[in-house]
Amino acid sequence: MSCTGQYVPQLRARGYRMTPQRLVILHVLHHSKKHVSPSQVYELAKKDLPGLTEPTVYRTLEFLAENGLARSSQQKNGHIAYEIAGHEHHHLVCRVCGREAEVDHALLKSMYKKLESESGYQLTDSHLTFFGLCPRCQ
Amino acid sequence: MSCTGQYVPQLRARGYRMTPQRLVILHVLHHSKKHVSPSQVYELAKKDLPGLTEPTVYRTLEFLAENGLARSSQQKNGHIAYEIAGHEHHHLVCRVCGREAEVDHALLKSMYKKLESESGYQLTDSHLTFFGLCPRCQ
DNA sequence: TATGTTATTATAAAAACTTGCAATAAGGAA
DNA sequence: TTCCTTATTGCAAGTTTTTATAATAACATA
Ligand SMILES: [Mn+2]
Ligand SMILES: [Mn+2]
Ligand SMILES: [Zn+2]
Ligand SMILES: [Zn+2]
Repeated sequence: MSCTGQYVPQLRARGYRMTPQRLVILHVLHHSKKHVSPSQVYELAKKDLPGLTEPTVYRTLEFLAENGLARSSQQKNGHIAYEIAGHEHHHLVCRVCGREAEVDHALLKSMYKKLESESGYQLTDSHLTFFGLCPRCQ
Repeated sequence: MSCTGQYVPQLRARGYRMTPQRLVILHVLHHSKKHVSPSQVYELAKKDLPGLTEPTVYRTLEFLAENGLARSSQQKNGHIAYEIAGHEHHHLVCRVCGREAEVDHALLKSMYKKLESESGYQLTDSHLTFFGLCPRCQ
């Protein structure tokens, strides 16, 4: 699990600690191709760390998202799923069949700027989910 | 509760029925100034319809959102809250203090168009939540 | 290496949310 | 009005998510 070593200094710099629980959860996120639900993370991470508990998974995922190591997103069923933080992007999800498409943040950048200057808010989050109808379901 | 009579034909037209449960929940949404959680809706609606149950509230809120009478939105805690469908708008929420600001959909309209033409998706939902830092918390 | 501080965890319990199914009742037709 | 179809609800049970708290362990310091 050397792939997760890179995250240690990111936490230390903020005064947080690295733990086996966080390492194993980061490992799961790091190797997941798509968004994973807390229960999926729990099932996968438990294999490497049998003592792991569900409350820890929920707390850790939220913690990682708050600190920029993970990203959360709303699924079609309303539940939250997570992924490791990588390039900035957004998602399109079909309300009918669930088909997903990814959108690069570049496409929304000017709108974000406009939104920031209009509102005075500084937008930290760049991981939206847009719901609609995919080409096949229209 | 005459304020909710307007919704009857909208449901009938789609082959659905109006019920006391739906009326009372619509009534709660109609008079709520801001987004309300399912449990808040349950507590308020129960006063007017004591037999009302929680599963009905959850199912009804989802049903109303699917049929355009209500809108759902993601809260800072990740939970879903609802409001009566009105003018198209989006929300800005401060990650630190929770302060909210509303954004008219007009500001995003051109970006939505671009997104639709780029992706082929037809965007049905116009009720996003942007997270960031409010002017005071930056 | 040994110690102290305190961030983090497991545990247990509660609260929130979902599901399957039988009973009910909305509303169209006679 | 009465009957019929079936959308909708309540009930009971299950699952998921949250919360409080005491025990644990990361890691800074000596
Ligand atoms: Mn993503
Ligand atoms: Mn809103
Ligand atoms: Zn589709
Ligand atoms: Zn703020």
